[in-house]
Amino acid sequence: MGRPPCCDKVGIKKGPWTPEEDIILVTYIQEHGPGNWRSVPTNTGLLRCSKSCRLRWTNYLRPGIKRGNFTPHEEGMIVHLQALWGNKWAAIASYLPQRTDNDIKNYWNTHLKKKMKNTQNISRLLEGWMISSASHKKQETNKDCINGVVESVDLELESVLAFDNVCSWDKILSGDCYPKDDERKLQKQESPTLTFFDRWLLDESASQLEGVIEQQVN
DNA sequence: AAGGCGGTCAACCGCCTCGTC
DNA sequence: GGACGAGGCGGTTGACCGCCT
Repeated sequence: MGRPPCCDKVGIKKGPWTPEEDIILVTYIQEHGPGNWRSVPTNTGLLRCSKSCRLRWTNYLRPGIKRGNFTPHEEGMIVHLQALWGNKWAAIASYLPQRTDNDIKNYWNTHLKKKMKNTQNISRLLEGWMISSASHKKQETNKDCINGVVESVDLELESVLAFDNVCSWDKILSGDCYPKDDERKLQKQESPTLTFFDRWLLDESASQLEGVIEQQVN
C-alpha cells in the first residue's frame, strides 16, 4: 500500500487555472500569507489540490517573477550552475530569484540542452576527423590543426561556464566567484545581442570548420 | 484550407526530505 | 527511533500554438 494522495482526488479540478481561481488564491494569500497549503482549498472553496495551489502561487502568481526571454547573463548563469550541480533546479533558481525553478527547467530542456548538444556534436565530429586522418599524409599537420580547434572549443566552453569571461573557472570551482559580484561586473559591460552559443555556432565554429575541411580536402 | 509536426510551457505525478509527535 | 504529514523537488505530460507541406 503506497502513500495516500496529497488530497482527495474526487471532485478535484485539474488543468489550467482560470483568472477567477487566480484572484481567489491571490486574495487569500494576501490576507493569510503563503504556507499551510493544506488549508487553502478548504478555506477558499477552490476545487484544487493543495499542491496545485502552491505550484500556481510559486510558479506564476508570486510577486517579483520575471517572465519572458532570458538574458545572456541569465543563460550563462544557468549553463554554469547546471554544469556545477546538474539538474538541481531549485538550487539554480536561488541564484536567479526572479525566475522559478520550473521556468529554468523548461528553458534548459527546450533551449540550452539543444545548444549544449550541438556543441558536443561538433566537438565529437572534430575528434572523429582526427582519428580518420591518422592514415593521411598530412597527419601531423591535421592533428595539430584539429587539436587546436578542439582546444578552442574547450576554451570557449570554459569561458561561457565562467560567466562569459567575467570570472575564471578556477575561481568558480574554489567558490571565490559569486553571482552578485558578477552582476556588478556585468553591468559595466555592453550586453551582447547574441549569446555565446549563438555567436560560437554562427561565426567561430563555422569559419574554423571551413578551415579544417579546406585542409582535409587539400 | 487543413492536417501533420515540432516547440513551448503550465501543470501534474510521484518520490524525497524534513519537522513533529 | 519510527510513523506520519506537509511541503519541496525533478521528471514528465499534454494542451496549445505556429510553421510547413
